[in-house]
Amino acid sequence: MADYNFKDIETRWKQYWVDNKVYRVDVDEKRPKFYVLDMFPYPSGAGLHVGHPLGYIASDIFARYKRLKGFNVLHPMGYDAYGLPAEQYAIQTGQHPAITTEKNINRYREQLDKIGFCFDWSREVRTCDPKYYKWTQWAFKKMFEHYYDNNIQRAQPISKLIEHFEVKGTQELNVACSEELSFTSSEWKNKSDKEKQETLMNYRIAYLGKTMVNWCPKLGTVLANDEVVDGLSVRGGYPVEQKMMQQWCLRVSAYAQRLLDGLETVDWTDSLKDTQRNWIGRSEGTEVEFKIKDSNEQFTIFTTRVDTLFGVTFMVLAPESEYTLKVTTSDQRKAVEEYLERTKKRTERERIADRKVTGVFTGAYAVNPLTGDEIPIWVSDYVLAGYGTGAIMAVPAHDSRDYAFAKTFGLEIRPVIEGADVSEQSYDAKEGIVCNSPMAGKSAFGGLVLNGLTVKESIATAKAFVKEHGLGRVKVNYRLRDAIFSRQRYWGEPFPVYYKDGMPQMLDDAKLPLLLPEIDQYKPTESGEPPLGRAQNWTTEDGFPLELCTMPGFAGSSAYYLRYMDPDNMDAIVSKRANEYWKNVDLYVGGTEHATGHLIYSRFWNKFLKDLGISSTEEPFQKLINQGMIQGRSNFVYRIKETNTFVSLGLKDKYDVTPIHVDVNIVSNDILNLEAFKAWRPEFNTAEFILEDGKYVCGWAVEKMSKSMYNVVNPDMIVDKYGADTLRMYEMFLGPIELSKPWDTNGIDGVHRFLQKLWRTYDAGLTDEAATPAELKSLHSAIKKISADVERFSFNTCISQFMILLNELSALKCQKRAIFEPVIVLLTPFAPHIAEEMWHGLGYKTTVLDAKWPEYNDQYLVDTSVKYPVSFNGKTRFTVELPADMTPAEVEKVVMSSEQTAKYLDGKTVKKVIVVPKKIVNVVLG
RNA sequence: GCCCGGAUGGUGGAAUGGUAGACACGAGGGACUUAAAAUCCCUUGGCCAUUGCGGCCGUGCGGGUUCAAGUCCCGCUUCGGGCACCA
Repeated sequence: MADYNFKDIETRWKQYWVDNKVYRVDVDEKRPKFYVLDMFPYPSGAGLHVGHPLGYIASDIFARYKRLKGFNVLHPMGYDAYGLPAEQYAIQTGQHPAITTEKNINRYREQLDKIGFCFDWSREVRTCDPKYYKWTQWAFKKMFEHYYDNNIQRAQPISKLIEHFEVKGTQELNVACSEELSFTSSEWKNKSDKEKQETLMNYRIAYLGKTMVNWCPKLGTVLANDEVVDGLSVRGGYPVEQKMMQQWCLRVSAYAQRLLDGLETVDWTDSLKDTQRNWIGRSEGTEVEFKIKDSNEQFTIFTTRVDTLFGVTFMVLAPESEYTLKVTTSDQRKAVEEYLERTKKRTERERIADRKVTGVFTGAYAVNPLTGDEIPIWVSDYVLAGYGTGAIMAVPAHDSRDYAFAKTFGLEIRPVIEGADVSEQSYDAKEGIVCNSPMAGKSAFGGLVLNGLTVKESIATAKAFVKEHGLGRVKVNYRLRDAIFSRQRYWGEPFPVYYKDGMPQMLDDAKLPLLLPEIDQYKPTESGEPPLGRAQNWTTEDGFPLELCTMPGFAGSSAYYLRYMDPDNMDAIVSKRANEYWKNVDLYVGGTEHATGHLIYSRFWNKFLKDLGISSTEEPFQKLINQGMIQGRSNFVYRIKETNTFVSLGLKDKYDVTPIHVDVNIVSNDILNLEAFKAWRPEFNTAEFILEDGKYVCGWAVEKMSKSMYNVVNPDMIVDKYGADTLRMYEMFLGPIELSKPWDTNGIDGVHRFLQKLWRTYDAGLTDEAATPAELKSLHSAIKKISADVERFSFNTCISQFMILLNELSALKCQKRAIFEPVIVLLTPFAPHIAEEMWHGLGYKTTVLDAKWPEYNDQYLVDTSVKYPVSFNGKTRFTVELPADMTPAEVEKVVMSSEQTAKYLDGKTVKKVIVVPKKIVNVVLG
């Protein structure tokens, strides 16, 4: 009899898996495919902590389960290897980021290998590998060479657009663009080459645009919206300001509707879909033209509340609006110009911090197209240039922002919904009955009357009216903005772009990949150019300068799931055969933090590749599971002030103490290891303790897992102490996969004991005796429960079920192979090493993954009797065991005549008796 | 401010509207042992009763629906996440 020697078992089978290429997969049309993917990690210098593998373990369990169910499972892993930390480190130390990245990757790999994942490492990708980023560059180039046709809702080659211009100019054009242009075919033909290039830039999916960007001076780079939080960079926490810059952009906005529609077809959580819907921000409304009084000018506003047209009491233009200076009267010019100057200086951050209502009257008046009323036009920075038309009609009675503005500047507030009290605040709800539309005694243009309608009806009526009378048009706006795609950094994909006469040109496909050049330092140049400005001969062979920016982090992660299908293909991002077989990811596991970044960009990227016929599915990630975060659980010791004496938790209130973080690795079940503590740091060498019951009890708190809190738990240490199988099962046992929870090693013993107990049972020798009905019932109810729970990703209850099963079997003193052999297969996804060991111990010569997932048989689960809980008015009082096939009437009869029932009747009248077969009996008393 | 998600013993958590607290940790008691570890057995939501039977309360709070509510509905409290001048 041997102990459960997990070290020996685990090393042996890990080697076997490698030697026999057990996790190697290939296209096999004869078998159904299943694609399980983890969000690949950025290999940071800190290595993995115990929280990182949570999602990987879950996906690994599912991948193995699917394989046992007969699927050909693709389960790859790789590295999101470009990124800021390596570059920051390079700036500080001069160490090439490729070297640190490689080092970190090796460390990650070592740690991942210890946990026993079934990754097919032959498919590994690294975003910084030229073999990989060739296809990132290639996709970008394709985006440059395409535009988006709104009529057919897909990308088209730019040559088609040129054809259209040649024949019709911009007539009948319905395509995604930066701004609406208007020219005839002859005007097009008369344009110079450069003018044509500039015009086309307005339509390309990857385009060079002058945009307001989040500029981070400290990082010397531009950041995407999701890389900025509270005006600070997510990486590093440096201030970010607004700056106008020429940048590469991706026309993600063209795909807004498809990104929205696609959410209906994927199996994601509602909250994640909501987050994406909010981010895309579809808003259906109306554009209305307003004429300017005493002028031929007019401008367009966007509103979702056309029903409130009668309540408009002023107009507001964004400071950046081209109309602002156009309409300003000479009297007001100075004030307006001063205001524009002031707002320009205010950074986004200041505007967030200081939300004062500001604005200036332009002196001009607009004419309400319905009432003919003259309404003052103001300028204010609460109107955004980048959304809608950069101009609004203000309805202070029914919009809180307009309300605040009207109150500040003493403008009229005119309610147009019955009963709305606007003395204290606006009434924003889209509910109620419309009034004052038009005002009593007045009439509106075209005889329009909205009075008496509900808001909903009124919106529809007004919309139709505006459209019919040519006052405007129905319009859908999206909050989603184009992605800024340039970074003024070194450690990223170079753009396959060179400049000729100042206009960008794409390199030939044959020149891809364009390799990242070596440079002497990783900082911007003295003249403020990006680091690539330092590269020698950074030009084409003909001497044209290459682009100095590199691509952002999300570039490489946007299509990696496609590349895993065919990672070594030098002729295509993925072959047709591989893509048509693997199609898309069936199960994607990762954190919620990517909800609006990666998960939007890669859906966009995939849709674009679908339009090109490269990707075969509209959505890349069919089902998505968000694993929760593992937080740290910190421990504290309490030092009595101005001493070196530490007092145990229960006694600390008697003293004046300072709590000090103590390394959780020298604490076990909140009991401090005193010797380890003394050795931990020199100043504690002479520490003295006030104990309770001979022990030092530490306090604890849930915090972020970080070095400074001394609460980082490394998976290697757990594997070393308990084995990978225990780590895997314990991480799952902690609770539902999607929940965030603190890492707490208290409890890991329970899981380890389970494996030990199982091992001892197996090791005592299994017999070939036939199983009893009781044993079969235990086994088959476990098969049923575990199969169902794996399917719904409820892994914690699977582990419980294993424990219940083993408890039952040991109570039955079961040592039978007929029972334990299927148990080993069930356990394989969770604890693959021990399962493999026992499987081979039973005489099998190939991996346990070649086994078949057991099916449960209902016939073993049939109960001959049922324990009925008997309740009175809903309160359970006792149970009674009755034959399962007893009819409800018979059950009622038995229960009502029972001695125990009599006790609870106590003279009361029985109103009703409810019998739910095989469930419960409830007696309703009067 | 708006939109999501949660709140169950000392702890992690379980529970298709049908015996709340499965499973595990921790704790207490016992067996084995010279002793310890390991292992095994019992108890373990609270309060009252404890001589036995038992009784009352209990899933953040207040209402409701129902024979029956942790679960469904309405209104709060609170914690977490997302968005935040998006017209």
